[in-house]
Amino acid sequence: MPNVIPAGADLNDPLYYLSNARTLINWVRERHGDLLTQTELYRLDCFDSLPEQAQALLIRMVMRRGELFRSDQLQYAELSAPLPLLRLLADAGFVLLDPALTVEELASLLCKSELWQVCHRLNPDAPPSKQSRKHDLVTWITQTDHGARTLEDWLPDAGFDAVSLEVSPLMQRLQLMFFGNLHQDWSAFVVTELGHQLYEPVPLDSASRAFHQRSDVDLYLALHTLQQRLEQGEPLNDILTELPACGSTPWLENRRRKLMFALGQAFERAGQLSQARTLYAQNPHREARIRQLRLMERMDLPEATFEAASASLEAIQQPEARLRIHRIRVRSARKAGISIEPPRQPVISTHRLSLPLEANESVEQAVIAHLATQGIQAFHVENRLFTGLFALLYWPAIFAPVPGAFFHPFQAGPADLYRPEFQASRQALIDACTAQLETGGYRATILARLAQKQNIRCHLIHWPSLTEERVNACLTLVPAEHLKQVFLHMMKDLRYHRRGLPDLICFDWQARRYQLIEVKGPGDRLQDHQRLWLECFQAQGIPASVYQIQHEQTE
DNA sequence: CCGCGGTGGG
DNA sequence: TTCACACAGTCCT
DNA sequence: GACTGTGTGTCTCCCACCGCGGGA
Ligand SMILES: [Mn+2]
Ligand SMILES: [Mn+2]
Repeated sequence: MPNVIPAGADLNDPLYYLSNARTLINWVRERHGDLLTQTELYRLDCFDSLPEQAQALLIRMVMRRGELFRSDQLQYAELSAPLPLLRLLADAGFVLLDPALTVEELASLLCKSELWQVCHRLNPDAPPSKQSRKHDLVTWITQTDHGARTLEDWLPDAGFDAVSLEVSPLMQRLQLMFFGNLHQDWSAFVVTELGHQLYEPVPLDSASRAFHQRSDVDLYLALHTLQQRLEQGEPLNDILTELPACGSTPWLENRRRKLMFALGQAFERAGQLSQARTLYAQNPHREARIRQLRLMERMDLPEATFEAASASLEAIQQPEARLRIHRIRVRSARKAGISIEPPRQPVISTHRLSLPLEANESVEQAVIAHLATQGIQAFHVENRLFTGLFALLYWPAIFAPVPGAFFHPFQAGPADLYRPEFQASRQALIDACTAQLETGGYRATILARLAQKQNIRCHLIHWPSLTEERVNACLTLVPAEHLKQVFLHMMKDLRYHRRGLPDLICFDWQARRYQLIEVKGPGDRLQDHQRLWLECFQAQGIPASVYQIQHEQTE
């Protein structure tokens, strides 16, 4: 399997960013060429045939925030004057010179004093105060004259030109096809080249790619725009009518369901409960099932809610969701006068403790200080220690070149890390790592990887929390059998079981024992996933308990 | 005048 | 800028 | 007791710079 990881451009090259952009574009053309239209391929060819300096300026704009720029802020030491380059780009249709601007767009381009000049031109006799806030100037202009005009119209003597980028959709599509997401961007190249981010090298063959059908890319992009429109507060019914149909792969369909769920919640907040219910009803996503039951509980007869909750319990395996549905079932049964078997709820071992709580110090720190007086070493680690140890032990499985899991050089984990098939796709590797907990090899493995893999990005590792001291302490005082039980439980559902681990891990070096403590201050209570972990610990004989802290009565 | 949040850049 | 956690306010029994 | 919404840190690099807005 040829390793075709592209080298980031040499940063001594003044056009290093253009070189990186070409790497990305060519990568997508080679692997995803069949997912691009003839028009898109033609535009990329046009880009190639532009003079190098014009290409570079375009990439500078693509990498910057927004789609509107002023020519005086496009001056780069490594490039010639922007205007002639911009004209080349405009001739090729990549940018638009002097575009029509809304008032908001105008304001994003101008600084406050320039914006005041615009006001002054509109009404020289009664301009607003120069002390007005920028946003007030915007509203002032809107009230006086709202209409999109070009910068030439708004402020002819501005002293610079406005330019808009006309290739964002294509560039966003390329970015998505390369990274498989839209939160990583071009800066990944330079940040990696600088050594600020490290990534595990995973062999990629030329068939590795994030998408396999153009319609999948389209769906991802459509969902993303709808998501943004939802966040911006657009009318919910507009978004509802544009919801795309079912996705072709489970992970895309899951993204669609998450958006449907978010839209349903927005309807709920807006008081449009029937719209919300319709959305939830079509949505098999766990969260949606629960919200639907909650709405039924509020709106329907308790008998109906009881039946629906009972049916959901048959279908849903995820323990946290089951816990919430179970409570709904119990409540509606009581309301409907249905008698059901009382739930078995294990009692969680709880200790009450009075401590002097300082205002500027967390309650967890107070407990750590208290334990220190008893010669016990405690760390506030929450999820970060066990998930980190898990990742160190199972590293070869996590970063195994499973087909489809890795498709670009900047991944902090496989694409399917939180998907149900993760375990099955790597079973042999996982078993080999687990076996080390039985043969005893795990200690050396984990310590070696802690050193070897230091600072390599991994979704399950928070490096600052994973100090050698803590790892050593864990490997010394936590029995292998306990680690195994914890890891097997995490493996069942990495997405949900990486949350809810107790606040503190405590090491008693005299007694050579350890324990886990979930700290609860006054007015804080166990969350469902925290309770589930504590139940798991108790069932496995792992020492874990809740410390309920009260303010110490002074005198 | 200065703190800040946002942005650009390697 | 998401995500996990804590915390505060509300309703209900 | 349970549900809900909100606040907080944040550890997706890290430094320099700029404009805004407010109060030293
Ligand atoms: Mn905590
Ligand atoms: Mn806690």
